[in-house]
Amino acid sequence: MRLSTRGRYGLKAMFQLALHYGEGPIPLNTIASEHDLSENYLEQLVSALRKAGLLNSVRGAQGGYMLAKDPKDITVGNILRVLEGDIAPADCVIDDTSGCDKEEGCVTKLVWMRIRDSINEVIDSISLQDMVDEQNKLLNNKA
Amino acid sequence: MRLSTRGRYGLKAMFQLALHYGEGPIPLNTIASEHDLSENYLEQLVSALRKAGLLNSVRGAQGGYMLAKDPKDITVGNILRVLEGDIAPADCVIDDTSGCDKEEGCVTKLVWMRIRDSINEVIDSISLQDMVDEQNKLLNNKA
DNA sequence: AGAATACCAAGCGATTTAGTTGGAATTAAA
DNA sequence: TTTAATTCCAACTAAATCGCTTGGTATTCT
Repeated sequence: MRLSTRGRYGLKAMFQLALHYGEGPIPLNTIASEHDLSENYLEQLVSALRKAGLLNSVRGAQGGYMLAKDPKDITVGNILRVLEGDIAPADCVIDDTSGCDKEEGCVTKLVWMRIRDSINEVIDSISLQDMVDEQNKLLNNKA
Repeated sequence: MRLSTRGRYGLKAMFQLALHYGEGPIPLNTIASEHDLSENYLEQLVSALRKAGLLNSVRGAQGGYMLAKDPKDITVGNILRVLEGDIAPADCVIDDTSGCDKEEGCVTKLVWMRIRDSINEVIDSISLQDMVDEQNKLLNNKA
């Protein structure tokens, strides 16, 4: 039940971009070296996030990436779904079109649904802005 | 973020044993064929559950498996942890001894913790007895 | 004795993961 | 106008994990 590195690296990258929201494009190598990640690998993740409309890019020297929307309008759920697909503990509860045969009266399915819903509730309720605020709170407590 | 077949098959098997709690040992092939699973594979899962103290076994002809405790005293969490290990979206939040370097003030870690906690809350709150009750409710509604 | 079971350990093909490689296109700066 | 910095893209690959299978031994009821 672990997330893959796609979701984990991706959220870190998006969070860092949120910290610098409004400061113009930030190049990938900055983000990659800061978190000690492969720049080429990160590129794949960022590419998906751009195609999903969560990031904008500026090509060429002095280019880079920036959030496509305000951090308060991007949730952890938005990011994870782009990188990991729908979050669900079993295929039969991904959406309403999926499901197995016996279906009706499958009690284990109810369990998977409850797990799914509780995860989604958490990831959809946390925005990048929430994370930035949390970060500032942590820094203030230290100072 | 899917559970593996270990967790999914294992819960199904345990649920079936809960439906027949108190009726003596049930052989593996019964469970396997009922759910269309490989008996040999299921054997591995059941073996782990037995070693973890959730199942008892009776060897020899007319033998089989049965729950080691009352269904109300076995939770979905008990079962999934035996078969899948600790449930957490990232390694750094498995327990208190794990974690990365930067650690202090890692906001993404807080996100993983909230996901972890919400999953655990669900799986620890559902017992096999709850599932049996749910099953009966479904059957009554149909009748 | 024979059949029905649990128990055990090793192997194994397919799939997924976590990247790497090698480039082409674009743009700012020198 | 060249050069360096960057995004963009597609294909490849080593390693790990998953989902079993195989082949046996031990035990117990009939």
